[in-house]
Amino acid sequence: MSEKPTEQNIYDIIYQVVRLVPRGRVTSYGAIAAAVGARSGARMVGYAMNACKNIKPKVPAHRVLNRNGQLTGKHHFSTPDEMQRLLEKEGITVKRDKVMDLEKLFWDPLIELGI
DNA sequence: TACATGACTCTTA
DNA sequence: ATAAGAGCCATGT
Repeated sequence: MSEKPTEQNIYDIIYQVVRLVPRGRVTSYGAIAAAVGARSGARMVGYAMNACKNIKPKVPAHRVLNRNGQLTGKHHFSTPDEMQRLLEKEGITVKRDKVMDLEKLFWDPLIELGI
């Protein structure tokens, strides 16, 4: 009863934004944090991703990278290669745990969603 | 209640 | 370019 019906959990909000990321695009933790109001900060986004493995429907956490376009969270997947594999599968080039053409593939919810 | 941890980001040297 | 410190907030013990 301590929850408010108008307010959802911070994780739930983050998951919704991440699910909005189109296939073949990527975004950053900070962008997600800003989309949800930047109240929690980029750290909470990554923290939420860690818990997303238990959430359904599945959250495309592999499309969420750090500010540098680096696959910082690849170690948290089933296998360290899973994240890169998923990205390449969507047409994204990954080199040395880094996404190429980040500026071209970057998907900013603040802009795309018109926030 | 307080402390420690973390899939971040920024600034400074 | 690399390294280190600080800021930030939610979660778990």
